[in-house]
Amino acid sequence: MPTDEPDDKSIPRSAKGSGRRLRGAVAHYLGSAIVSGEIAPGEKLTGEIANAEALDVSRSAYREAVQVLTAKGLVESRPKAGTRVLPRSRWNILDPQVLAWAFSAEPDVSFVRDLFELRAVVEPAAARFAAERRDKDDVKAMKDALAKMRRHTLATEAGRAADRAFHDALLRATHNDAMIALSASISAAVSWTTEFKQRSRALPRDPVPDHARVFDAIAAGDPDAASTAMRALVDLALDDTRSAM
Amino acid sequence: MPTDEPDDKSIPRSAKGSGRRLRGAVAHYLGSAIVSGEIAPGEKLTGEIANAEALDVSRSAYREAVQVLTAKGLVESRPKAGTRVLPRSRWNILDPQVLAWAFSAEPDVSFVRDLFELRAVVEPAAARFAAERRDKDDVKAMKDALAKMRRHTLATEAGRAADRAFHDALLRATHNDAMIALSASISAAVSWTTEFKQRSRALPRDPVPDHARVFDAIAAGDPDAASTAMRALVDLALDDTRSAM
DNA sequence: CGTCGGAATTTGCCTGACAACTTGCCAACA
DNA sequence: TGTTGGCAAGTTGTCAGGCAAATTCCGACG
Repeated sequence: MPTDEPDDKSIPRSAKGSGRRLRGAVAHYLGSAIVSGEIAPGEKLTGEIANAEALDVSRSAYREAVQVLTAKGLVESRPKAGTRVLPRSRWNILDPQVLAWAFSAEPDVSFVRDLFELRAVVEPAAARFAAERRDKDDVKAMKDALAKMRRHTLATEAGRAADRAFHDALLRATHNDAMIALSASISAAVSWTTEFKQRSRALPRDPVPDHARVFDAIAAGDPDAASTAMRALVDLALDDTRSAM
Repeated sequence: MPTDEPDDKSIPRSAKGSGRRLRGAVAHYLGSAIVSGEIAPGEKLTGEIANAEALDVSRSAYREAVQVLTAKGLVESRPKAGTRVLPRSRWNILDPQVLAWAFSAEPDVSFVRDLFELRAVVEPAAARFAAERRDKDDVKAMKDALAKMRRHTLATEAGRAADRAFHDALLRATHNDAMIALSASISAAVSWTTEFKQRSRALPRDPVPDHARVFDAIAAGDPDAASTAMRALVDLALDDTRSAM
């Protein structure tokens, strides 16, 4: 029998042109398999040489991919013991890439709930800080994003990008690096769920008025109003998402 | 001249016995250099072959270390362009390891402020959720941690461990994975700052009563009381830290 | 002056081999 | 029989060198 056959596993080489380098494709493959539960915590995945060969990549590329997973707390590897999937509690689920893997398949309902709860806590507080600290550039960035949201709808990628830009500008207006980093992750996750919402039904509500209220409060420098307006916005988004799942 | 000389850079091989593997030492070395600002964003670090040789490690080990930094958003590398340090806004500063690197040297004051602000937002909300959702095991874990806090003081490592265990149990009682992951990072960072506090002056206040109030409210299932008690606790901790820096 | 194409440089990937570290078995001993 | 010590095997960790791919930079040409 010949030594070069299509094997039975999968060929990440097909996703090579996807911008990601080869190790990125392998990391995506393994990472998705782990966060989707296909490889359960505690399980030991196949040895490097065998797995690398099965995926048709060199051991170095495979190892570099595993390093990425290790850096994100998904796996841990020790000599002779192999590399094992760590318990969920040790995963960096706020890592943007891990979130992306989680949402590359149908995401877990309870996890989406957790995410929105956290968002409902952080974003109103962020709006409050933004109302206190925003400067001229911040206001301009938010105004521009809002204008773009008016022109497009959430059904288009441009509209979702404008939505992201609005929240991004808002977070940046807090001038708090920790909050910026956190909500960057959350917003990314939220934008995935927005896609799901659009997929399942027509746009349930025009999001522009809600955002406009938040913007007005922040521009006016009214922390309380900004906080409550944002709270309302997140609650509505949560309702929409919940009814769509 | 001989080919084997002590060179001028540094030898991470000294930290090899530190439990971390060799690439871990290299990652720590580079990561600390970046978050401390020693290598500024936008700067391009030395080529792989040269840098690996300067650190006296193989290119594979060096590359795996760089993959870790890439996974945490600290650097980005492209062929011919080299690997450049990304702007702070793209770092995963909530990543536990990145936080550890940030606190391995004297941490930036404004960054500590940001962290405490986020904590002041998240932890009271977490206490509220905990009061609503805690089960018997959660209460027991918190009670045990509180008892350990009474026996030791924050000046000892055992006391700080008990403090961490208390906050950990509280977060776990929220039954919200996203919040657990987030506050796990924050708590770790807070515990670093606690060490600083202890270093600079005698323990300024007995933390047990504050924690006991939070515990009572959660055990009693009173969300509002839990939230305000936790809010008071964080505010006091912030005062202490601020006066110590 | 703008555009196109080539060449140099740097990372990306591959191969093969050896070292280090655990884990678990197995035997010797109390 | 239980325990303890060491031995062996297996898996990851590190090393060395080479080639391929990609992208930037610069020079040539329209």
